[in-house]
Amino acid sequence: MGITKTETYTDQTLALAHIFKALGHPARIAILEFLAKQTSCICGEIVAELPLSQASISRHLQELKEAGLIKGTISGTSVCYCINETHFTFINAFISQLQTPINTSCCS
Amino acid sequence: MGITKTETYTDQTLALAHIFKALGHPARIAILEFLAKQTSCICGEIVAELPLSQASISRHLQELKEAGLIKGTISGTSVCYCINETHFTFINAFISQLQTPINTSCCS
DNA sequence: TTTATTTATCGTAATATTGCGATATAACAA
DNA sequence: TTGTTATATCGCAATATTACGATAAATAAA
Repeated sequence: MGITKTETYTDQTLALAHIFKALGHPARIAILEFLAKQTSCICGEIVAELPLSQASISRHLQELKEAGLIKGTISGTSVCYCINETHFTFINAFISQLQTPINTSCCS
Repeated sequence: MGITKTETYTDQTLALAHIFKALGHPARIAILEFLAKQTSCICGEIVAELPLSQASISRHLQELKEAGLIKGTISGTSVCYCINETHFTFINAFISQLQTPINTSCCS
């Protein structure tokens, strides 16, 4: 007891949740998997690959972009989307923190 | 072109999205951060720490548990929740895959 | 037994997400 | 200019999530 109720979440907590939320949809995971394969980065190719309409893919791309997970470069009439690695060290640090239990007295 | 539209998402894609979705809420990140600190693993302490009702925390705990991110052990009238590291190697493998671009011809 | 404590579940209202057709925008081609 | 291609956005319907009070269930204490 005696634990003070946190007024609200910390900026780091909110930032992590925001990134993970963007990763929390199969279409968006599939887009990142496709981009990681480096076969193509063109928006239209992603639309051709995934079982969703062009409008829906565009929305998912905007969400990934807004979360900072991809970046888009206009190339003529096309747009090239590529993975933005900026946030991954942040995610890795969080996961490492969860993976290093100090105390193993419970849930043996 | 010529890329065949994937009938549906792969099991791995769905599994990753499921895990990330469970991580995509600040309350659930805060729960994991609290558990990582190892100060306590008791459900009631988590309720005292976070700015949500007991019912809401319980729902978030069930969601984390269902995604395999935590495990609960009944201890008298209390329940001890601890981080389950099982899935983290899976997540790390995915992130590593995204962090190793083969081709850097676009989005310079 | 009764009572208190702890956690889970139900029911419901408010909000957010998702998907898609239609349309807008922007760049290139003719 | 007009037409074509590629992508983004709007508007809406369907669905999912979130939060919370009330209540149930389960254990411990008296």
